[in-house]
Amino acid sequence: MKWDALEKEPCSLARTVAVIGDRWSLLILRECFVRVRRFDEFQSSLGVTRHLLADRLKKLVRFGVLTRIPYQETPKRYEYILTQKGLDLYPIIMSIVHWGNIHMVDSRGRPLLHEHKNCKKMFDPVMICSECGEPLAAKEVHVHPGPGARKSSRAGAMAR
Amino acid sequence: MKWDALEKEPCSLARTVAVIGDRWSLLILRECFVRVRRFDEFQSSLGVTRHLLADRLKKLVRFGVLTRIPYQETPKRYEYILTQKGLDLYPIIMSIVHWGNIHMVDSRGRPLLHEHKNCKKMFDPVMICSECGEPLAAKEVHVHPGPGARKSSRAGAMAR
DNA sequence: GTTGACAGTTCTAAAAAAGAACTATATCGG
DNA sequence: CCGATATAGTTCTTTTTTAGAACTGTCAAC
Repeated sequence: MKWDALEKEPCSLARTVAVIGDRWSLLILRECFVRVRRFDEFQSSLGVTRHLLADRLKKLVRFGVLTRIPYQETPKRYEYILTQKGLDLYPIIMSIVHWGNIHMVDSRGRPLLHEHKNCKKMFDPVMICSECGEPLAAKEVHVHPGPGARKSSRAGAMAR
Repeated sequence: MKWDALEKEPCSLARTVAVIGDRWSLLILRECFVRVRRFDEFQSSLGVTRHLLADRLKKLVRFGVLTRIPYQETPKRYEYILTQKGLDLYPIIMSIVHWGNIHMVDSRGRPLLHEHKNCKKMFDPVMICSECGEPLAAKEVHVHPGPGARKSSRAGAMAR
């Protein structure tokens, strides 16, 4: 299957995976959230090849996750900044980090701690139901086809 | 950079990306959460090549996200079931789906709706601070090096 | 006028994925 | 017994992607 085909799937997960579902895109976004903005900064902090970096940045701009704005004339230089759409990826990034904190740390402990500026405490992210406020678990959720579902298809299933 | 190197990074995001940071792993996990368990089921619902499917399932088992358990003898047949470690990926999956619901739907609307069995309502996932219960935004979070941080390195940065 | 920063592009080799066919074990129906 | 079907893979060849390194062009500073 091609990446383009993923975008067309009637599945919000598949469509999102088409945008961020590769190694470098996620790592690039991590850098964006710690305020890395320039080509060479990304390159040196990630060690990604310049070719791929240029490619991924273009992709993220194309999808509206980043914008490329000039920060100086002569010579023209650009920065890559998260758009609102990009900032909205934060829960994804945080839930990925949190899972790693729980399941992938070595004996030394977490590489990073997160402080919530509002309450001044170190926290973990918790996912709750928008309606009743209770924490969510996979087994407490039931899925239904929505208006954008493919006809005559099991919920979530792809073609074939 | 090799995938193995990612696992070793002092970064919970990188380590998690080493496990789930490719297209097919995320799609396979989506299927797991709608109770797909068998090789041919995965294959026909995803359209992934059999080779890659075998490879990704092995990887997910190796990382302890899935277990491979026999459901019949003669001939031996196996199912792939989410472990607790795998079930804990749910917030990641849900936040990915939610972002797609907000930013990647077409005019027809969402492919899937989620009902919370506890409160019987259709919901969206919301990420909150474990300490104060307020919804989280990227700009309200400050990061600090934790005990597992690399020395003399900007928080979150990789080598080089 | 040489060096260095920045933001890329171009090239070749190596690795990964796609796509299709093949293998192995066993059941079922006649 | 014979052929068809089911399940869970493996093997093969071709195509696509990625890695790794070098190169380009513009400008500023020394």
